[in-house]
Amino acid sequence: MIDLKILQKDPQRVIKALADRASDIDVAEFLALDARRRALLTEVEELKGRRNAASAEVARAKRAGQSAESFIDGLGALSERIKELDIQAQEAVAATETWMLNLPNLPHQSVPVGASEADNQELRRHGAPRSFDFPVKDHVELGQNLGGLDFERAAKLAGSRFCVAWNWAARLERALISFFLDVHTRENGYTEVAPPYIVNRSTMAITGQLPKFGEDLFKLENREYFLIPTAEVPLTNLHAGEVLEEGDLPLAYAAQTPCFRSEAGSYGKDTKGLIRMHQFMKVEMVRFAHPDDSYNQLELMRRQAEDLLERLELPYRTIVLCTGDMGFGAAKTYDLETWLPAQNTYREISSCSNCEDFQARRGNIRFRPRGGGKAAFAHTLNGSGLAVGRTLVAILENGQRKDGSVILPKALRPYMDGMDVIAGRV
RNA sequence: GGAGAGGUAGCGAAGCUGGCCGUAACGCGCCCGACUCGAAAUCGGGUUACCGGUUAACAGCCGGUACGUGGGUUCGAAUCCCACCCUCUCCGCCA
Repeated sequence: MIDLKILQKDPQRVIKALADRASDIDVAEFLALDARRRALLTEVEELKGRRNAASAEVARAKRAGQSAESFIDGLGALSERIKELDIQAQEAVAATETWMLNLPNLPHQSVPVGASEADNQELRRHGAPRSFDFPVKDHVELGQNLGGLDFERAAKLAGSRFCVAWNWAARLERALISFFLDVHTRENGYTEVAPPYIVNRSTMAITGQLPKFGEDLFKLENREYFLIPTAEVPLTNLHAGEVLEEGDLPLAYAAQTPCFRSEAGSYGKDTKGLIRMHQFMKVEMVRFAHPDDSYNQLELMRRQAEDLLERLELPYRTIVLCTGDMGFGAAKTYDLETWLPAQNTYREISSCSNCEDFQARRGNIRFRPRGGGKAAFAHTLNGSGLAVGRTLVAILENGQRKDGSVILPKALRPYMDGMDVIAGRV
């Protein structure tokens, strides 16, 4: 949610931002809703003021032991009128709130303007894609041949877009999680958190998954419970409704969680393999920062994610998402894409965003300035560090050899009992 | 699932025989000041948020709203009634 005052006083800025995002949301609609809201509030508050004054007279008369009947006369009718107007006013308030909750964040001025991913800007590349002197296999073929990835049985258990990992693959997933979290907690100053994987509606609304993107979520049947699509949701909500101390900022949390996504609307996309799953593991970084510092924190987080790829010896590039390709709550987003030889392209493996105060407003996440004073909204940031399933894909495809075995990155070997090559069932 | 207790400011807590009690007693914390070489202790003062109107103003002033959430009774609700949510304790069940 953006600041209401920006909409009221500088609607052109919002109109521009929405155009940049290629959104069809109509600011004029909001302006009309808001005008109605304010007119109704002015009217009903004037009546309430009169009622409050009259009630004070009643109280005064009763305390003085006098009859209050003359004051009470007619107040019933006034209260009836207030009740009617109040309903209209509350509806008008709710209408503006709903509109605001469906409005995406304003892009930061440094974000390139563009309509689609074609307009994203490449920031840097690291590592040259390997050249292979044999036909490359994709991770599905490699993983199945080596007895690690089992999509058939996963389909039996659950359906498409699930995978059973056996032996070295299950171990490799656990190794990646441990490796990522060890780097984050030992070297990068993150506090490790193990949050719930199920959250309520309010939590989903604060980070922006609801009300607009409910169809992307898995919802439990009996209650207003949702499976998290990313650990960003529980981690960012950790401080909802709280007032932090400025001196404690920035706060940095890391968690490994499964992520659940319905992938509605992605029929036919990435149907093969581990790229797009209903359930996948991810290590997530979340930071709470001072507004003046949040873009430094974004760069820091981006570097931390890049560093993981470098240690895993995976070629990657970093891109800045353009206005039209950014997520709902983000003001600026970097995507890290790792090279996948079988697809002969770079694919997203991490996304690092600064949401500025967009989520903080929804969740009332504030901090008390040093030296006291009014609490202000913190900035929230999130980034993958990294998506585990896709990292496993990259390791298989980039490390493959002609005989179908896979060389493991050195950084991972301590986590695999010293194993350096995946050569078959272990 | 059964029984009980509770949800009030940054935190703790009073108010709960309905009406100067919500810028909300009292305490803690925090801010300013006094004392001090400095600090601690002590003493004095200050410290809710949001919305509407006015406005150049996110200054001031006027008004409204908020005591877990939503309803109800009433001229008037933190206070009385109903429903729901959450937390805690005990019991039951259970990894």
